[in-house]
Amino acid sequence: MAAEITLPPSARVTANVAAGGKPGIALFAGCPELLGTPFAYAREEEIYGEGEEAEFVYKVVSGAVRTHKVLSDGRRQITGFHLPGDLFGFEQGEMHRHTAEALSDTRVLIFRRRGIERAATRSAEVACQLWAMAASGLRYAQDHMLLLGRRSAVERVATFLMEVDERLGGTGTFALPMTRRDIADHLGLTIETVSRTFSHLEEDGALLRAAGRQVSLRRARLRRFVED
Amino acid sequence: MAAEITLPPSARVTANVAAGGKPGIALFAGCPELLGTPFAYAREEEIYGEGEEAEFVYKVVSGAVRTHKVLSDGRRQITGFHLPGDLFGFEQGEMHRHTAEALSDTRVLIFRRRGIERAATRSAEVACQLWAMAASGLRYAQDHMLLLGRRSAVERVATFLMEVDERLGGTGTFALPMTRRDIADHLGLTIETVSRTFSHLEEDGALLRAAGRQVSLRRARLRRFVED
DNA sequence: CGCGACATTGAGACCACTCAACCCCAGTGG
DNA sequence: CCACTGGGGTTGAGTGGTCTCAATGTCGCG
Repeated sequence: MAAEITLPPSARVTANVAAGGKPGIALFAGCPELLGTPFAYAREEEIYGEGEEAEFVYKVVSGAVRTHKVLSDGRRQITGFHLPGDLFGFEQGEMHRHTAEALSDTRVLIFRRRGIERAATRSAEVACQLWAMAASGLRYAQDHMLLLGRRSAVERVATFLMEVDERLGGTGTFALPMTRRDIADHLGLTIETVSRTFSHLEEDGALLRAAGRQVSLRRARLRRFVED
Repeated sequence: MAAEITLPPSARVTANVAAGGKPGIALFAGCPELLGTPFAYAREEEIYGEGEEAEFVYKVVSGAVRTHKVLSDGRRQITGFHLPGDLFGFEQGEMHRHTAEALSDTRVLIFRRRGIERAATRSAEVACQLWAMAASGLRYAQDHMLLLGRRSAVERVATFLMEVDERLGGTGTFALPMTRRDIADHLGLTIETVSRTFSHLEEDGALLRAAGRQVSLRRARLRRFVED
């Protein structure tokens, strides 16, 4: 579709979903009435912006997404990274409260928020699923508040690495899907501090760095930097 | 009841609620099956602790409550202050993920979590209310992440004062219900920095301090410290 | 009056930030 | 083939905002 290239992303989505392009994947297991439309975004492409109408909800199929808030002078806080299987973009209220962008080429499933909300008012089971999702987001945000408010740079980076490892399969070896700037803006640090902290952790034998954001964690050593 | 003085708080609650002491106030308007039992806590009394079984949910009637997380070395992050009308202590899962304490003598209504959850599985309306509550908590937590990760000390304190003012009625004049330590542990600062920042804001004519944590905000001036 | 909890203020230290240089690599064009 | 460019990452030197430590002030209460 040539139109997809010239239209802004949200218009492309609207057109595509309205055309009924290949829907068929359910939002929740055992909930066949909520079907998603496959869609794709390029690296660094905006998926939706803060303040826009929250028409759709997204589920990551492959790739990765970040959601963030910005202050008027450009300071940025990344509120979350979304990996395959994760849902994002769900708001209560008509507007998105943050911006979402693809970290790399990313495939998603798109759902109409209206449809989900309508289903929730009719089905207690759907509503409970939504509640569970919001609650788990809340848990994450509160843990992150402790990290941002009270942990040192090493603790933040070490905690972050262990979290990403776990979400990526827990093998201890993986490629970070985001840049240093993204990490810094998630952890409330600067790129330079993140970079220095990586070096420090490597000197201490807590990790190994290889080409292209590849890292291998020595988890036993890393854990020593994470008070809890 | 003499027993209330010697038993630990949670045991007192269990005994009292089991005895059916004066239930009768509903959790949500138009939801008569979820009734709450009135209960009271003294200043600085623990309401529940991190890791305890989440048996009850609480609604503040008067007074104020803080919920927090702690690291093993004592660093503390207050995740929220709960004022009259606010609900707190609601978890998904069997355990409380933070500790709750009364800031001052506080009256609450207590609800059984099981009862609410059972109602949610049966009523989409109840489940949607729970979803809405979790979503609003999430919104707050994400705004606070931006504050903790990216704002300066003055911005944090100014933002906090405007928020408390609003929640306390928006008159611009009120008594802070919490100590400097509580404020510091909510804003990711130290008591000294909070105190100095109050002084700085007063010098700049953004507020007036009076006896006993009383403050009057000059909101127009305060706002200048809050980038957004 | 004296005590303890809370709050303020000062002096100096330190962690993370700012500014700047440099490296590496991939892409592009001559 | 090489030169050039730009984005991402690392490293160094110096600054500064917040923290630490310590002294002092204030207020409520026994």
